[in-house]
Amino acid sequence: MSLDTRKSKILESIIRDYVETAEPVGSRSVVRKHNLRISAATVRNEMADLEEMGYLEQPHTSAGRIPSEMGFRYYVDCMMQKETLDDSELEILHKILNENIGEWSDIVSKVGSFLSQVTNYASFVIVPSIKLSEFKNIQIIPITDGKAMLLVVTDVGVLMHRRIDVPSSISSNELQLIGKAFTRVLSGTRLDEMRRNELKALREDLKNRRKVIDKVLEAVDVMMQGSRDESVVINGALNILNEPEFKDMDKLKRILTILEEDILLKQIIPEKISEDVNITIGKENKAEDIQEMSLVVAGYNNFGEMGKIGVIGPVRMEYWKAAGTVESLRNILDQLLSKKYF
Amino acid sequence: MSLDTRKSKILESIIRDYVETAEPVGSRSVVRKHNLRISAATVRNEMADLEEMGYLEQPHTSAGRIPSEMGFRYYVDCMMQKETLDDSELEILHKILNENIGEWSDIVSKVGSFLSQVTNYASFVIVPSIKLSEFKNIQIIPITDGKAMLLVVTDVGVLMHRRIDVPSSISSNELQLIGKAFTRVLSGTRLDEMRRNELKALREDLKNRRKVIDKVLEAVDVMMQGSRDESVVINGALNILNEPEFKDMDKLKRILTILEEDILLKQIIPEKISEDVNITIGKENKAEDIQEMSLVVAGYNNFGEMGKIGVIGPVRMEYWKAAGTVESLRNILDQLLSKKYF
DNA sequence: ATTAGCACTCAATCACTGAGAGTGCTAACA
DNA sequence: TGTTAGCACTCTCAGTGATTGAGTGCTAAT
Repeated sequence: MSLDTRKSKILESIIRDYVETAEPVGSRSVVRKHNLRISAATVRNEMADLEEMGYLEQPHTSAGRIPSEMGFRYYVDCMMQKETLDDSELEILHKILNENIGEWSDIVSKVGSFLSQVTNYASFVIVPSIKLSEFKNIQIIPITDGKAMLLVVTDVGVLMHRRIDVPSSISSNELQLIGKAFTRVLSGTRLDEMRRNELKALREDLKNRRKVIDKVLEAVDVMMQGSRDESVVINGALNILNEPEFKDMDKLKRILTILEEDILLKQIIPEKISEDVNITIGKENKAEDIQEMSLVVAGYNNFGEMGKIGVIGPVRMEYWKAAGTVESLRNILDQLLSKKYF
Repeated sequence: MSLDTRKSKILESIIRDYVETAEPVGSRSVVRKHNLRISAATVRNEMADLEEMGYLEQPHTSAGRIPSEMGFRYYVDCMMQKETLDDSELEILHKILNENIGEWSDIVSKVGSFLSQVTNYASFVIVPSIKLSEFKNIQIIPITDGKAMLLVVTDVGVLMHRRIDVPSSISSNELQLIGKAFTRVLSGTRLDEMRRNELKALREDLKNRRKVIDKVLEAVDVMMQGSRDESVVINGALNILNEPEFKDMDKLKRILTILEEDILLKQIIPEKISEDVNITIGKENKAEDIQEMSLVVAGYNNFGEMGKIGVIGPVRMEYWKAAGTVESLRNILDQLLSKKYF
C-alpha cells in the first residue's frame, strides 16, 4: 500500500521527530518544525488516517502520535535514503584502519568499535568459523622439559596454538622432524577433513614416536572444537543506557545480558539474510527477548563463508544512519578481505 | 577504639540485616531477628551511642540506622570472620579447573568467572605484564608469498605472534635460518633488555637479510608495546544491576563504563596492596568514580610479579563472603602457578 | 541498668486539583 | 470538496494536602 506525498511527508516528519525526542509528536509540532504549508487541523486529519491505516499509534487520547512498527517498516521500505559516512567520519575510519595493521581480529574489533561509535548503538561482527580453511604448517616448539607448544598455521593465516606434553627424552630436533612430517602429510588438507586423511601414513612414517603424535592429534582435536564456532565481537553495548525506553531495570538487564554473552547474541541474529542490508524491526524479530529492539545486519564475504556485521538498537532507531553505516562498513570488510591482504 | 560485646553484637546484626535488605534497620527488628534478650528500647540507646561514635548513621530522624563506612571498617577489622568456600562450591571449582587445561589465560578467566558467580559481584583478575620473561625461541613461518608469521615463545611459555612482510624471493629455509639466528642470539635475554643486546652481531651474522631482520625487529617492538601492560579480565560486571543502590541511571552508567573498560578498571585498583586480603570501603578508595563502591583485592605471585584478583561491589557488601572467596582463589592461583604447570 | 510507654518526626502513599498538550468534531470558508 | 479555525473534551503530569506507619528519643517506673 502506497501513501500520497503529503501523508508520506507527515509520516516522515513524525518518524524523525520521534526518533530524536522519544516523545509522541503532536500535529502542531509537525507543522512547525518542518514548516509545511498546511494547518495543524489538516495534519490532524491525515494523522487520523495514518493511524487507521496502522502506520501510527497513540499512547493515549490526549497525546501525540508515535510511529508504529508498521510505520517504521513502511519508512524503511519505501522512503528511506541511506545516509553514508560523511567526510570527517571517513577520515577517522581510514586513520583507524591504517593505524596498526595487525591480525584480522584487530581489524574486526576496530571496525566494530567504529560502527558503535558512529551510530551510538551496540554493534556486532560475526566472524565465521574457520573450519573450512586448510592446514599450512605445523610446528612443535619445545618450551621446557616435557612441555612443548604446538602451532598450526592455516592458509588464511589463522594461527592456533596449544601447549602439549611431550616425553622429556625427546630432542628439539626430533620435535621439529615430527612437525615437518605432519606438515608434509596434512598440508593442503581441509581442517574438517583432517581425521579421515592419511593419518595412517603419518603413523607409519613416525612409528617410533606414536606418543607425540597422539598428543598432537589430541591437541588438534581440541583446537578444532574451539574454532568450530563462529566468533562474535560486540561493541558499545552500554549505548542502550542512553535510550529512555530502557530505563526499566528488568528490561535493561535482559538486553544487556544478551549483549554481553556472545552465545546469546548469536542466537538472536537471523540466520538467513539477503545480499542487501537487512532490517528487522521489533516484533519482526523471531527471538522473543529482543522484540523491543531492531536489528540492522549485512553479510560480508569472509573467505567464501558469510560473516555478518550490524547494529542492534531500540525500535526508535535512526535507520537511515544505521543502514548507511553498516552498508559502508560491510563494503570495507569485503574490500579488505578480497585484497587477500591476510 | 573497641566496643563492648553488646554493642558489637548490635552492630553486627545491623550490618547483616542491612547488607541483606538494603533498608535501614530499626531497633525492633534487631531484637526480633537476632533474638537478643534485651528490649528494643535498650537497643535504641545502644544505637544512639553507636551513631555518636560514628559507626551508624540515620538517613532521617524517623528511619532506622544503617552502618556508616566507618562501621563497616570496624566490622571488617575487628569482627569479621572470613567465610570460605563451602563443599559444593569447592566441588564446582575443581570441576571447572579440571575441565580443559588450556592456556593460562583460560584458567584466569575461569577463576574470574567463578569468583563473580560465587560472590555475585563483579570480579577482576590482573595478570602482570610479561616484560620480564625471557626469549626462548623465535620462528618465522611462511604463509603466502611475501607474508610470514613471526612467533615468539618466552620461557614462561607465553606466545606472541604477528604477521610480517618478507621479500617474496626469500625461501622457507632461509626464513628458518633467520629465526634460528635470532633464537641463538636472543635466547635467554630478558625481553625488555633485548634492544641493547647484541643485535649488531645478529646483523653481521645475516647481513644479506637485513630487510627481514628489520621487519622482525619492528614486529617484536610492536609486540613489546602490546604486552607491556598488564592485562585485565573482568567478569560479572552486570551483577551491579541487581544492587538497588545503582538504580540511578547516571551512577549505573559511570560504574558500568569503568567495569567495561580494562584501562579504567586498572586505574581504580590500588597499586600497593599487602600480603593479606585488602579491603577498601567507599571513600577510602582514591579513585573518585568508585567512592560508592568497595574493593576486595588480594595479590598472587605470577612468576615473581604481583598479579591481583578481587571483586568490586557496593559498600553494602558481603565482606565476609567476598574476602573468604577472594583469599581462597588467590591461594589456588598461587598454587597452580607454583606448580610450574605452565 | 533496663524497660514500658508515649509523644514526636518524617518518608511514603494516596486522592485531588489545575495546567497544559493534544485531539476530534463541527461549522465556516475558498 | 478540501482546508481551516474554533472549541469542547480527554488524559497526563506536577504539585498539594491528608493520612499512615515505622521508628525514634525521652521520661518515669522497675
